[in-house]
Amino acid sequence: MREVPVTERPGLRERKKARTRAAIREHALRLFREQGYDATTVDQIAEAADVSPSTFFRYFPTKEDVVLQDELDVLAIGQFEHLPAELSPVAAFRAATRDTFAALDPAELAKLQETAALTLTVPELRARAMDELSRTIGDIASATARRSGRDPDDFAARTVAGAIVGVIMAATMPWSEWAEDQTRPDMLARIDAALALLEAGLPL
Amino acid sequence: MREVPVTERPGLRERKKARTRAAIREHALRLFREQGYDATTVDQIAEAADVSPSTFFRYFPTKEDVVLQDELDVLAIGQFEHLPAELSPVAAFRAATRDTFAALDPAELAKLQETAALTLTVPELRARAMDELSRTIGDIASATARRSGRDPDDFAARTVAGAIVGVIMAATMPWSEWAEDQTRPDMLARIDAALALLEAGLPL
DNA sequence: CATCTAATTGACAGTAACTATCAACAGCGG
DNA sequence: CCGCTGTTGATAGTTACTGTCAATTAGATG
Repeated sequence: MREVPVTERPGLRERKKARTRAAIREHALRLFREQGYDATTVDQIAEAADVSPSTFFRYFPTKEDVVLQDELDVLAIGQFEHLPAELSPVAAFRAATRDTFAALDPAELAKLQETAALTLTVPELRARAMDELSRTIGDIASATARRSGRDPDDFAARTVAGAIVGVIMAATMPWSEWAEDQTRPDMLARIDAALALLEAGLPL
Repeated sequence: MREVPVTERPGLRERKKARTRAAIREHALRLFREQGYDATTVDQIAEAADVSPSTFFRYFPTKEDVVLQDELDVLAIGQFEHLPAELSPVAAFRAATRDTFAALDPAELAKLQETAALTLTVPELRARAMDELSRTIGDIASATARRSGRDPDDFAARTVAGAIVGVIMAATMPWSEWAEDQTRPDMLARIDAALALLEAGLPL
């Protein structure tokens, strides 16, 4: 039987795994930056990180997953749930988003911007990311339902969640003229503006 | 110099191409139904349709594209644009959706349901379909802007479009209990209900 | 009808993302 | 020090997709 003291620091094995994982990810992102996503092969990443190609796939199920490990929505939803129930869902989510962004340190923000740019640019990544939105809708819906004491599968709650995700999509995704500078830090500003419009009942 | 009479019926070449395309698509859908999407290889489809694998890729850029050629949104947006500008965007889109579904003949509806079920079930397809939603948001946004005499890139119009697509996503995508019967014909009913909620200002 | 041209096709060879398997190895507990 | 278990790398496959090239064929022209 293995005793697990609460404060025990992870053993050598765990630390090594974490380092390997970080190394793969960093080399991958560097190569993507230098050569582009498509032009970079998994073998190249593996060699750069000094592991075998098989090991790469042990750490990341697909090449896409090296880029896509965003936990931002999880954080935001966590905030969201703890805001007073008096706030409307949209208002609360807006505040939660702001708080979550504010809590990021510059290093995380920079890495986030890099992966976000990749995600919006490379079709495969964009598709995968969009797909995860359906999971996000479910999470926001549950949280909304919980906040207002409803059934977790409540249709109205799901609809609100869908609208929130939808307006964020619309505000975030590149369109016509500004296809270049999606990485601008005012991404948060656009999200906030979109949520404000939704909160105001989508005036036209 | 080649003269192209307006009313010329497509030559033998064009007809043959159309038939080949249809054959590939039908055999593919049949095989997907019988064996599942992943278990069916492009080679199998090509053999069933009696063409070479290379020809398959000449007609469909990827295996995914055999399933994903939905023009429903285009039709709905067409309807949408011609509805009186007095209707709010959401109300108009709701009506346009109903009209579009009503105009479908049973055969089209059946094929639509089959591809929809596949799309919601197979991760790759779902991801690709979701990605196309960003295009759809843009289209709805332009149409909305045109209806209300605004700039095609108007932010408020984009936000409305995002909300519409978002609530349709929320209403359409499978969640918890009913992961099985997404194909039920009441998909339209759920979409309509979601748009109704959005129209009413997302009451909770 | 004969012929020329351009589109369509199939065969072939190649790349890259995965998957499965298995033997070697390294940390960890006794 | 020893055995157990988790981690690794090598190897060999499968499959989606790409490029090229020669053979065929529809369709226009004389």
